[in-house]
Amino acid sequence: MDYLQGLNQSQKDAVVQTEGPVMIVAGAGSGKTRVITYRVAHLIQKGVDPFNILVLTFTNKAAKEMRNRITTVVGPEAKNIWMGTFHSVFAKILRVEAHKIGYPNNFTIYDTDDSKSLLKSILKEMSLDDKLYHHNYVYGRISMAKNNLISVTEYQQNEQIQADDFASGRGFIGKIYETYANRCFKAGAMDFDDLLFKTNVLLKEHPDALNKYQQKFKYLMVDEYQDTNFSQYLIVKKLAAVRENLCVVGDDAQSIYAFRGANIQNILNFQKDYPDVKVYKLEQNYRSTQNIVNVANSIIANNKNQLDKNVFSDNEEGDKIKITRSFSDNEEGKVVAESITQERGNNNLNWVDFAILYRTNAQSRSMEEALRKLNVPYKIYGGQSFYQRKEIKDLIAYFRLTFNPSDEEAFKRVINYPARGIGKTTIDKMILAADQANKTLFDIACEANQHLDNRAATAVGNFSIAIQSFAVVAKTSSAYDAALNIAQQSGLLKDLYDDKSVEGLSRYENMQELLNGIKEFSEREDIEDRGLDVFMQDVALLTNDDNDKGDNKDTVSLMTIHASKGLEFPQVYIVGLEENLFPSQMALNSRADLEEERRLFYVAVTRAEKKLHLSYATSRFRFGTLVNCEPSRFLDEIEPKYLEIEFVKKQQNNSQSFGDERSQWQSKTSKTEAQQGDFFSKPKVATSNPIKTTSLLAKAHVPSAGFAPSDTSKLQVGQDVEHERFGFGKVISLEGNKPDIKATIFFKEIGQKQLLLKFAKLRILEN
DNA sequence: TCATCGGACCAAAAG
DNA sequence: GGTCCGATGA
Repeated sequence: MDYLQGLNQSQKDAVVQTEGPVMIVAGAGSGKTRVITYRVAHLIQKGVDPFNILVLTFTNKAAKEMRNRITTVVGPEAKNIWMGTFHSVFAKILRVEAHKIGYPNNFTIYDTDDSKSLLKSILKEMSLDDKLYHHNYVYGRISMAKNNLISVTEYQQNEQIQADDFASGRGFIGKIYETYANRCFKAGAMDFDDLLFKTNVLLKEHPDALNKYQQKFKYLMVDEYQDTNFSQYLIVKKLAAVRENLCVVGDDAQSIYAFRGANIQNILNFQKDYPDVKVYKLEQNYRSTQNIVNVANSIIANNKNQLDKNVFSDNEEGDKIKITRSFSDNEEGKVVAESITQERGNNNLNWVDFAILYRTNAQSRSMEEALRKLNVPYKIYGGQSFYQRKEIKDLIAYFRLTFNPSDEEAFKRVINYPARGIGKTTIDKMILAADQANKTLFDIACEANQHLDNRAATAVGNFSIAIQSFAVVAKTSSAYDAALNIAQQSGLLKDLYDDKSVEGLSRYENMQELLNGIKEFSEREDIEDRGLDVFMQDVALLTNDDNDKGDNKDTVSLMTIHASKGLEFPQVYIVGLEENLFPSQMALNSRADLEEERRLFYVAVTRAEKKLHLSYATSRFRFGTLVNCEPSRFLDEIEPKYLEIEFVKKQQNNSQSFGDERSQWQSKTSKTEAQQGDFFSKPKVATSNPIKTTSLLAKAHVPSAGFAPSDTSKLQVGQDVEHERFGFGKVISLEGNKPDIKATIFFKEIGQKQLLLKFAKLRILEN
């Protein structure tokens, strides 16, 4: 029991309280992972069979890390613990039980792309307006329904839902949901939400199955409980119903997945669900300096709906927080890269001690470019996974079709790739025929000459024969041989090989890498089933770090804040702290959304151990055009005493902002009325207006409040004007004839410019 | 049927 | 700056 030594009292209490419902409210950096690790270890040392322990996490990364840490405490027994993401654990269970709810056990898992592509075809078939019924919107609607366990029938019969859909002019969503669900079922496919939804169906309709898993999982632990949605909540509740040996760990302040259906009430209400729950609060932060913890607290204090807790740090006070301003996203990248280089040298750190966190994946590019220029090694986490690359998905689609010929999305993906003369018309015909005969596309392909004319029928027939032959070969070959056979016979490998472009080469290498991975898999001796079908069936659930060879390179980490949850770094740079980016533009409509953004900021801040750097730019490229940016309101919320230099959310005095190419500290000036506006007031139009200019200097001007272009037909030489972007200036000369009058204006900030009056938006200043 | 090109629309987060 | 979709010509 010596592992209990290093724990504080509440950590220790939480570890040894193994029976009954337990809630651990774990503040950021309070040793949560240690507690879970030791709690599992403790269970095992008490004699609980690892097979009877279920630990659910949200990310593959967290599961992997937890298992490693438990292994170091309890040894190889750890691999028998049921531990993984909700999705992977219940996919595993459904692989055993799916037949009970009418699915084949080798069902396909549709990833988001598959789901959206299916929705697109359905919308097209139903001839619905794809603007009004945008696939993303429809997908979100269906996903939300499933996460709240609303079946197709319930969806169609629920008056509130129907009223909402009709009110938004989208009365057909119930019908789309129905068609979508039928098509998935027919294809033997489950989407991500189905993995949880169908698990609920299984546990509800099959008491034998429920009983089996209740007996099996004698002890349950759920990490990041604040991120569970209703569907996950109910699975957990049911599985734990007999013994109630349920331990949930979470931090309401770090709930950042409401957008995915997470319901923060699940953790807030846990005490109501289990009145005899034992609650442990972990409030001491061991990770960060006092300054960082205090900043985090001052941020989260702006939120209303919270569990009461007091996170504190006994560590050193630490450096104050730096806020850096740059002129553009590229400049921001440069400043951050240079700062990292400098900090590393000054403090004798490694690259791996630094992380750059951002709100959106798109921000990684400017950071990457800057780091590359300075030869700083870096690694991007998240983003597009290896398994989401087109060439990889193509080959896997062939695998999918080989083992599950009903898989509609896989079929459509590869029926004419590589090109074999099967066009859109033919495919549309087949979809129609399949629909009428209630058959799968593959069925139709097998009887092609009944539905298609000669040329198309031959091509389609050959395709179906090829797929069937893949299945025959796969039955008697190793995973690798089967995969290689498919890659070669489908023509995929040759198609990529023939493409000699740089991208083509890399695609070919990726495919080789996948084949190598399959080779390794087929030679593993620790698993019994090493067929290709096993290899590919849960690939949709894998993310980048599953493909990681675990090389512990010394690199700077780049990732979204969401991906950073649970991680820590000595020095953290949070970049892009601008209105409409962070908080995101989409989060400005409701208090709930804004509070989630704030929690996200809280998560970001609490990743830092020693030093925290915040950064924003006054302009950045978005959608290929330059946009002016205002500093984030979150910066305003930090108590000034924790900052190196007080931050004042006031546009800089223009004349002093151009002197230095480098970023500089904000000078202290008083707020104007316009900037002190209502908390929820819309951002000024000018900040979100794309500016189509490449002039780096032109972007700093913020138009006066209420800027409106004047009628310039009577413009005179010598008049003072204001331009939306170029700022204030004086008309030097006018030339040309109406309507092509050209004005030469001398702008204070950027010098002389020629403008065509019919285009220029000028405000004439009254003298 | 296929390849190319240009325009529209777009990028919030992840299993 | 990137992707997807439809139009166009071969």
